[in-house]
Amino acid sequence: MKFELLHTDNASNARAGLLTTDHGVIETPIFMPVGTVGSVKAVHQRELSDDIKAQIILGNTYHLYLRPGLDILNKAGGLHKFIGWERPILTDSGGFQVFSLSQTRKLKEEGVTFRSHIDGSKHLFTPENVVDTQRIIGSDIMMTLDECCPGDADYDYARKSLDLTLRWLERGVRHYKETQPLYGYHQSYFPIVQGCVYPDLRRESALRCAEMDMDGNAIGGLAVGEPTEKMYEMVEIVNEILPKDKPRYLMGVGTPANLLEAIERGVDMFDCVMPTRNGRNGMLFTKNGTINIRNQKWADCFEPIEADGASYVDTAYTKAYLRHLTITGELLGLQIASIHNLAFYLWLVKESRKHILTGDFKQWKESTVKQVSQKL
RNA sequence: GGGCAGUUACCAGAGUGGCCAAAUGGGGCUGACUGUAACUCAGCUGGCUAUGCCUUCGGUGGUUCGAAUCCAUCACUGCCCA
Repeated sequence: MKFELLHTDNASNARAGLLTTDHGVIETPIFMPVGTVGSVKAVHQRELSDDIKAQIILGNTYHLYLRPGLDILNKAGGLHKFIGWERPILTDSGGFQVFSLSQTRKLKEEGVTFRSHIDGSKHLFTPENVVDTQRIIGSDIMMTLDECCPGDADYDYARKSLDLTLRWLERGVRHYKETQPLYGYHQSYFPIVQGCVYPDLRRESALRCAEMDMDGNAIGGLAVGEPTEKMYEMVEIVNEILPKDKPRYLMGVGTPANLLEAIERGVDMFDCVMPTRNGRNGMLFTKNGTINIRNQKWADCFEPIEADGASYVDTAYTKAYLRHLTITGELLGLQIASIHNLAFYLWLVKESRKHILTGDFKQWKESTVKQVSQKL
């Protein structure tokens, strides 16, 4: 993997770069659609590549491990082949499930035991076997196993949580170095910075991650209950330490405004379920703000979804029609909303990149944050 | 013409003397959603000068301290028999 920094903004820490993987080049800053179980929900791979112009998507180790399972993924020759996606894939390690499935898991030094949400069976994830699993999945970017610490954790908890995550990181890196890819292309391995909302923990964590000297670094444990300002503050602190010549990935974030604020603070990569999940639930993100398409006021609005939108669905269909589809529960509504939102997110990062390269990112960002944060 | 059953909020439908402005479901409206157990979840859905008051359960009249609930009568609906 190669990361080439093309330009850093004068007035901020925003960067434009090129991330080269064996499955293709990624222009940063980038947004990565989330395809947890090998599918970006309600969107075809072809729409993803041709219409949305996604350059990389996510998969999830925990979910893919449960279904279809490692045997199938291995026989398929990896996730790319299995799902028919030739561009890069990043997989999360299951660290987020340590957080989101907290009712059904047990943390131990060795790793984390999950009870499957599907059949209740017990499964142990360790820093090592999560690498093995991601080798089988064949993701271009693999993530280390971490504990995604809740945003409202007290210092003691955050301290212990970080210590465990750091010990897991060392084990994971060691195992990463001891193992080889299975399908003939390079796989990177990203450490994840934790430390909750505590600056000293974040700094320590960032330092340790940087020392691992991996291809890139991730910032995790944010947008998990802490105030937004805290999140920005943590990103700022962490990015002072994380190497500039390597991509920085802010995990699970976020709203359009979150993306712009984080880009300004030097983040290169994002993923978030928001455009797809909220889209399925009737929320549209547009350049002029968010829309709840279920609202009565759109019932007879025969204007395009977004006249100057980034995807063909924006002008192919009206708000009134999309509302109708959403309210009647038609599957096409989920598809249109997902395509629209993802195309908007990709537009947002592409536009950010453009303004970083032309040097007026800061002022463009200020006005755009306001615009996109409105409620229509 | 005769018999039986029924008429409750936007719809369906429970409630058969006070705990009833009235269960539940649907529909409608509004909100939430941040490394996806999520086409999910939550709230509201008679009116108001709103920790209380007012008007409702086909119409009218009555019994009762008190009626959606009991009685009488009228209207309408469905089913069955002629």
